[in-house]
Formats: sequence, structure tokens, C-alpha cells
Amino acid sequence: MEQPFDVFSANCPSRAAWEHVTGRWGALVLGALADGPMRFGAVRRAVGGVSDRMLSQTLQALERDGLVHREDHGTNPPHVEYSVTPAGRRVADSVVALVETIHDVMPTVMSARAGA
Amino acid sequence: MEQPFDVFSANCPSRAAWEHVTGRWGALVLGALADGPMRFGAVRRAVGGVSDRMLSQTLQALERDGLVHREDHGTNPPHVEYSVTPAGRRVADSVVALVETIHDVMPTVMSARAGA
DNA sequence: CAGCATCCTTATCGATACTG
DNA sequence: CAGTATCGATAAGGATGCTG
Repeated sequence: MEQPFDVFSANCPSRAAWEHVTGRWGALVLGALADGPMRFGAVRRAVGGVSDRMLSQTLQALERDGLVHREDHGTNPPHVEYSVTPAGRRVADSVVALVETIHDVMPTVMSARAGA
Repeated sequence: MEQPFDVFSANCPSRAAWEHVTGRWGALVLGALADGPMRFGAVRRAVGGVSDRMLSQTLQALERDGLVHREDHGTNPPHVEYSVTPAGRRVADSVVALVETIHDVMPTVMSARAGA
């Protein structure tokens, strides 16, 4: 027995984690961090189009879910490093695989959109 | 040579496909259809919390992207079957893998949320 | 059954300004 | 640098009612 979790159920706690990960910026942030620890500004540059506000919120949600680790060096000027936790790495790897799959099928998507 | 596509770029056409797939319902619908062709009502029951309206929009976006195939039997009462296309199957498989990863790490997420 | 049209509420997000 | 606070526009989404 096991896995009492089911993202297809609206009220399962895994649904919230699912939405943090697959939300507008969650997966992209995780994908960026999959390459290694990065500072706030580096993540912002890596993820095209994200604002300070959204990045901050996204990182906080992922940190609360234990998928991202936040390391504040407490210096001035501030120096904070974000990285994936072991659990976060597993999720990030799956996200990266999904990104690659999307890239792979893009030619098909483009011709479908064109009204192939 | 190639992969001119990059979801990390805000203006890449793959970003739109990415958002259709990782949007609130996209991945869940794809995940449901990964099990085989389903009728509209069956998908709605499979994906907890989705409304007619959102399901309809989501299916249309995925169909436009060539990831989902819509087969209207033209009968009365209506009988419409949705299925993944070959490209959609690849994406759906990646989505299912992500779902499973999320389920796997849920115990970790739960304890992180509890303030482990 | 498989949807679409309409309305309306809510949540998301971006811009801007500010702080230690 | 690494954020937070506030505001306002916009879009997402739910409820309801209707159709062939």
C-alpha cells in the first residue's frame, strides 16, 4: 500500500504542491536551479519575463514545500543563494525532462498551429 | 544543430505551448488522456475541480497545438472522443512522470510544510 | 452529451517606489 | 543586492442557463 496522494483530486494536498511546481513560474525556476545554486538576480536573469515580485513569491512557495533551499549569507550587500533540495532535485529533473520533451515536439506544434 | 526553441525566453513560441501544458488544467488533462481516449464527461470526472468551461478551453488549446485529437462522431446525442496525438503522447508521458515524482516527494513536502 | 454565452467575482501579475 | 509594499489593470475562473 502507499501513495495516498493524487493530484487529480481537487482537495488532495499534493494538488497545491503540483500547482506551485507547474504554476506559471515554478517549473521555470526549478529548471533554472537544476543547473546549480544561483543567486536571486541570476535566477531572475535566467527566467525570461519574471518580475522581482513573482520570483520572490515563487521561491518562497517552493521553499515552504521543501523543494528549494535558501541560504542567506547575512552580509551587506546581501548575498543569498538558492538551490534545490534533494527532493527538489528529483522534481527539477522531471521538469527538465518535460521541458526537453516540449522542445522536441515544437516543430509539430508549430505546424499544427499553422493549420497543418 | 538545432533546438531554436527555449521556454526560458519570454518571447519564444515554445513558451505559449509550455503554458498550455503547464497551465492550471493542461497537464492534468493530458495526464488523464494518457490512459487512453476519453469522452468529454469522462475527462471532466477524471480531473477533479475542472469546470465545463475550463475543460473546453483547455482541450481547444491543446488541440490547436496538435497535442490532442478531437473526434466528433456527429451523432445525437453527441459523442466526442478526445485522445492524445503522437506528439501529445510524448508530452503526456513526461507529465505522468512528473506527477509520479510529485507523489513520491509528497511526504517530504508535507513535513517541510509542517515546519520540519 | 457536449458544449457555448453571459455575467461576475477573484486572483494573478506587472509597474513603481522604497528599504537595509 | 535582495528583497518588500502598495496599487491598479487584466485575466482566469466559477456559476448559471441554454442549445442541437
